[in-house]
Amino acid sequence: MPRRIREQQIIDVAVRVFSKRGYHASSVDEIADLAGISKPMVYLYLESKEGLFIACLRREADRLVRAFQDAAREAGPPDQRLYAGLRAFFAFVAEHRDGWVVLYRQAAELSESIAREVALARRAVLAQVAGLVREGVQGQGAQGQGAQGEGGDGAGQLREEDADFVAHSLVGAADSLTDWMERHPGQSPDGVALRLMNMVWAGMERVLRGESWVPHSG
Amino acid sequence: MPRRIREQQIIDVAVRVFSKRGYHASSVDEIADLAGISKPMVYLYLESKEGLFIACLRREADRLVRAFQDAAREAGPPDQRLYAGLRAFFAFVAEHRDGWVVLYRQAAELSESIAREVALARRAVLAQVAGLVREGVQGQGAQGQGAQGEGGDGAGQLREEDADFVAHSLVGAADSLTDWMERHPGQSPDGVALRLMNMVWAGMERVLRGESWVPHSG
Amino acid sequence: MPRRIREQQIIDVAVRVFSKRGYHASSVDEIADLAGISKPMVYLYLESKEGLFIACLRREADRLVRAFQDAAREAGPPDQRLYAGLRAFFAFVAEHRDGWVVLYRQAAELSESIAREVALARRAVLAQVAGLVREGVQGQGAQGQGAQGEGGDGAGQLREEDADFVAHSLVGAADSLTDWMERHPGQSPDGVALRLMNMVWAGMERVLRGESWVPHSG
Amino acid sequence: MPRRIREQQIIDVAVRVFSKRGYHASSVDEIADLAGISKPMVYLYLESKEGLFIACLRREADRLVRAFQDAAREAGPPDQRLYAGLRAFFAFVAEHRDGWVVLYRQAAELSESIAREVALARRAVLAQVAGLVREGVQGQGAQGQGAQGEGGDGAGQLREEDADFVAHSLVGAADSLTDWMERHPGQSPDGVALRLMNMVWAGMERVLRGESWVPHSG
DNA sequence: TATGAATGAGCCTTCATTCAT
DNA sequence: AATGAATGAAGGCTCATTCAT
Repeated sequence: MPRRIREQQIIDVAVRVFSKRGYHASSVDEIADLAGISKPMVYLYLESKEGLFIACLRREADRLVRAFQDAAREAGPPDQRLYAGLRAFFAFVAEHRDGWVVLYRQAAELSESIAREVALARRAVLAQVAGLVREGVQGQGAQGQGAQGEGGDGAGQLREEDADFVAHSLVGAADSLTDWMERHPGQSPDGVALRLMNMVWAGMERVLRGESWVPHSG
Repeated sequence: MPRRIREQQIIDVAVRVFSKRGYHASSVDEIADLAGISKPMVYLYLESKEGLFIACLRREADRLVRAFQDAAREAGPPDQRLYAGLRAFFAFVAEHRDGWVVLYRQAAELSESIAREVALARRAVLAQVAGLVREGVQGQGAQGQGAQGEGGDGAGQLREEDADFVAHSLVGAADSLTDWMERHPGQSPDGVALRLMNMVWAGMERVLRGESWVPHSG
Repeated sequence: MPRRIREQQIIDVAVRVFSKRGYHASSVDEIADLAGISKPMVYLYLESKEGLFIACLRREADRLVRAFQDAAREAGPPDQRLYAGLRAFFAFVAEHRDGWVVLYRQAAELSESIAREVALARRAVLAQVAGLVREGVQGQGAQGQGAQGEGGDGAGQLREEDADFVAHSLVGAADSLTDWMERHPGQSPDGVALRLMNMVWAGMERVLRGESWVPHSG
Repeated sequence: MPRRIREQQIIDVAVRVFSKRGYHASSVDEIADLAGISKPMVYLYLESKEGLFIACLRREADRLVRAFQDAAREAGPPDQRLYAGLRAFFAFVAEHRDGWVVLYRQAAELSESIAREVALARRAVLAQVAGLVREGVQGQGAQGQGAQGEGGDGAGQLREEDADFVAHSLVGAADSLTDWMERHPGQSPDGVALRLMNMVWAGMERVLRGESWVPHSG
């Protein structure tokens, strides 16, 4: 059997196992067994357990980023594109739950060297979201203040920071909504995306228009 | 040294270690060493590694819930109270980063029996947030439908579901913003809470007024 | 080295160690060392310390039962066959002292699950002896009552009980005579068997003839 | 509470626990708990786990020997006295099962130093039985050959050896019949003694009369 | 007389990894 | 391309034993 195919088979299994058990609780033995090959093959192709995990990480991040990019290629106004991105995101998570878990629910238990890779993969995903957000914000009335409280100085650097803030919020919310979806099986990924869009977008519009909410005098 | 004090010392250390390494990668040996005692003491007081982790879990969840409740006791209109809750939340995470990580970044690697405890602890936290949200929504113009797309039928059951949706979003976003905060050390917890409030609250207001965002040509 | 051979090597050593130290005082470490392999091999082949012990148990019980059956295949009158069986028994114990100890000197210290296996193995041995005894008794004048004192009612059920009684006595005596043999190295297994036969058989003959011994003024 | 009483209380509990779990599987913790005292007390009074076990051993051997001696004090012909001894023995085992187990079912798992003590205690018991047997044999027609096969030389030394042989057989049989009794709860200790007497005594009589059983010409 | 607190040592078990074939 | 055999290292847990009070 040719190398590339075997490699993908192994990664397929590994993503499933890592997602189900977590990195440390997963054993190379089990992965090899489920892949129907012997352990030395795993080491021949993927070098080590860490190498195997990183391969999983990269493949799943790539898939997610590509899904995003495909969705973002759609023409249309910025809000529609952000919505399309969110829809793609939730669809991906719904269909590739294991991949998502590998990417976003393994924070605490990883060695420094892997943690770096995770950070990289996540940044790739976050960059996509932030890109859409920035685009949307620029597409709208661009006279908004962006940030409040401390930290508000240069406008350019501000925009960057804001987009990152929103991207973090959205991805974090999306991750958490993953659990919500599991408890509400009737909800489609599109429905969840729509709900989230409603909750967030309008607020952003208002903020950009300068009508920000302030404490103590709502 | 009296038992209760030792117990707290052990839990203090354990939260730190579990947070840094994750459950499986943490060793009781290391925890005992850092606590300055021998391993058997850990087992004498906390029963097992699982027992130790659960003790950490419970204490940190209790602390967070209490912080929330204290903040929510503040008088004021609902939006101010939600803001106060978020502020308390970010303050807690900023001060007890380890506790938060123990509570919310250990999904995949835990045994069934611990996973149950984690779910319980998280639900306690989510319930606090959902409570504030529900209150806020009721305080506002209460004639809105709340949910869009599929799933919108009975209003009472709907409100429940919506509050849960928002609570999940907020907690997920907050968790993720934790990372954002680490990369922007200048930002105070209050500033983050304010930003999040702005992003979300206005949107909710509009939705409740019935002006929901719809895709393309809804 | 092929698996089956290693397995037998391990069991060989384990029987020796378990016999010398007893189950709990034996360490898998020592067994692995003496077998000239590493500990993980023991676990790979025998699953656990319990599994290892049970394997020892089964092999030694099989050997003993087979020795018995081979001896009993000899033609001849029942008393000669019982004698042959006893001879085989003492020969086995003399040659496989360790095996016998593993089978019959581990009562108190075993976990419930192992105790079950021990009971099974012992019952297999006892059944052999009881079979020979029953046969011998039937071969003789079969009109005797068998049992005295309370408990003597149905003849069929009685015979069963009696054979069991004698089998227990013989196996117990034989076990104990094992120690006697160690203190009298000049004695051959055949000699011990002959002595035991003399002590017991004649008595059984008389009892079956109805001339039972009675206390004081029976 | 005075020392002697406490000591006996501890030994009471220890005999029970050692009998149930075996030496190694018993923990000083459990014994102290069941005795209602703290662990250091056990060490203060009994020195060590080994010391505790040896104390158990000695007390139970003493009790058994005393029971035997009391029974043997009865007047009467030698066979009656042997019967009385056996009765006493089975009565003891039936009433002090734990003590018996501690004495006779702990062979394999003990350290050399304890094994010596066990051998001593057992020899005391065996000596009692052998004494009764020797006495009985001398009381009867004293012209018998005693031993067959190899090993038959000087008569005095022979008698000694024979009595020891019979004593071993009887104690071994008795130990094993302990199990038989557990499976036949209707049987009284006296009944078991009677059965055993019948099986053995008549044979001994015949042997002493010179009518020994020989192989191949029954 | 009595104990709460504490530990060094050891055992069962598992796992990532490699070598010879 | 593929694997059966093998292991060093480490982790969870328990236990007999002691000290300070």
